Amino acid sequence: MHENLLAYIKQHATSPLTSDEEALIVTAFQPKKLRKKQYFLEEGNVCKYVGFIVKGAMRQYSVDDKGVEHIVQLYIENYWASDRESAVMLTPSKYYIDAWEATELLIATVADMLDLIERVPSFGQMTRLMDQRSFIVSQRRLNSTISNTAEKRYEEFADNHPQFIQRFPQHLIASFLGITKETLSRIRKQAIK
Amino acid sequence: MHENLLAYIKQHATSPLTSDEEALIVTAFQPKKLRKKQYFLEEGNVCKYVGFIVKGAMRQYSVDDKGVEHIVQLYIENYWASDRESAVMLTPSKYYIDAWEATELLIATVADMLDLIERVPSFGQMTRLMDQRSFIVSQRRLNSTISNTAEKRYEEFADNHPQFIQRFPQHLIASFLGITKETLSRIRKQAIK
DNA sequence: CAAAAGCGTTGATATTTATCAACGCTTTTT
DNA sequence: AAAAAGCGTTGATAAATATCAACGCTTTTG
Repeated sequence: MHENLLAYIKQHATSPLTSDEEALIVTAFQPKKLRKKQYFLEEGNVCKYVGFIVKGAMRQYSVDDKGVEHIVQLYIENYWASDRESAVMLTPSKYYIDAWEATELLIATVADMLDLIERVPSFGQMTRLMDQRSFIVSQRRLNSTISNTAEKRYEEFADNHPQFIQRFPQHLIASFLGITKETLSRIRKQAIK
Repeated sequence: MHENLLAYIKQHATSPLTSDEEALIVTAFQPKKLRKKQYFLEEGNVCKYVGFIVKGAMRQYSVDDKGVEHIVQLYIENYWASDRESAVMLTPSKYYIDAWEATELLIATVADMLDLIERVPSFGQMTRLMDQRSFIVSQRRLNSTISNTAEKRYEEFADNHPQFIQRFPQHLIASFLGITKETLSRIRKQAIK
C-alpha cells in the first residue's frame, strides 16, 4: 500500500530514505478508501488531513450562491489532495473535496506532516518541491486564464494534461477552465475542423 | 539597509536569528537600485535572482502575440520579486519584471538562497511559509477568476488589497484582473451608484 | 428490466466583455 | 514653455460567452 508513496518521496528527494525514516512515514500515513462521491472535505470544515492518492480520481470545488460548482483542482494518482489554505491557516474551508472515482488514499494529519518535515529531511525536501510546483502550476494557469481566450485555454490544457481529458467528463473540464459546458462543447466542435 | 529583510525573516520564523546567521544573510543579499521602468528580468532569460523589495513597486507580466501586456503579479515593499518557475526549473522566463516606481531591492542569487535555506533554519522556515502563502494567494485568485464576474473580482480585489489600488494605475489593475481598462472604468462607474 | 440520472450537444437569445476611436486632463520630457 | 506621453473616460459596435430549453444517448440505480 505505501510503496507508491515511498517511491514518490524518493523521486522528489536527493538522498535515499533510511528504514527508520520509512517506518516513520508508514506509521503517519493511514490507508483510507472513498467511494464515488464521498467527501474528503466539506465546506466550512477545517482541513485536517492531507491525502496522497494511490488509486482513483478526485476533485476540489467551490459552490457559489447559485449552487454552481467551480472546479479549482482535479487530482489523480500521485497527487496530493487537501485544501492548503485551510490546513495552513486553520480556517474553515471554502471548498469541497470529493472522490470522482472510487479512490484509495494514504492520509496523514497536518500535524503529522509537520512532524515528518522536521524529522525526515527527504520528506521536507519533497514537500518543499511540492509547494513550489503547486505554485508554478497555479501561476501558469492564472496567466493562461487572464491572457487567453477560452479556446486557447482549452488547447493548452488538453496539450499539457491529456490524462485529465481522458479521465474527467467534459463538464468538469469546462468548469475547471472557467467556462460553461455548452461553450466547451462548441469550442471542441470548432476545433475538429 | 538590511533591517527590513531581517525583520521580515524574524517575523516569519519561530526562533530568533543568531548574529552569525544574520551575517550570512547580510552577505548573501546585495543592495540594488532600479530606476522606473528598469528591468529586473526580461523574457527569455533564466531568472537568476530573487529580490526583496525594501522600497518601491514592481510588476511581473507576460506579453502576448499582439503585444498586449498581462500583469501576473504586482509587488510592493516586503514582497519577493522573481519568476519562481524559471528560477526553480532553470528555464527561460515567459515574463518580464520591471520597476513601476524607483525601487530599492536586496537581491540574492538562487544558489545563495538554497545555501541559506540549508544553513539558516529560520530562513528555511520563512521560505517555506512564503511558498505556501504564494500558493494560497494564487489559488484564491484563480478561484475568484473562474467563479466570479469582472465586477465581483474587482470588488474582492479592492477589499483585500487597498494598497495596490492606491499604488498602481487603473489600467494595470485591470490587466491584473484579466479585463480591459475600459471595462474596469465602466465597472467603477456603475459601482459608485 | 424499467426508471432515473448523467452527459454531451444544439438552437435561440441575452449578457458580458472586447475593440476601436476619440477626447480632455495631468504629468513627464525636451 | 511646448510637445509628448500617460491616464481615465465615453460612445458605438463587435465578439465572446452565458443562459435557458430541449433532445438523444449511455450509464447507473432501484
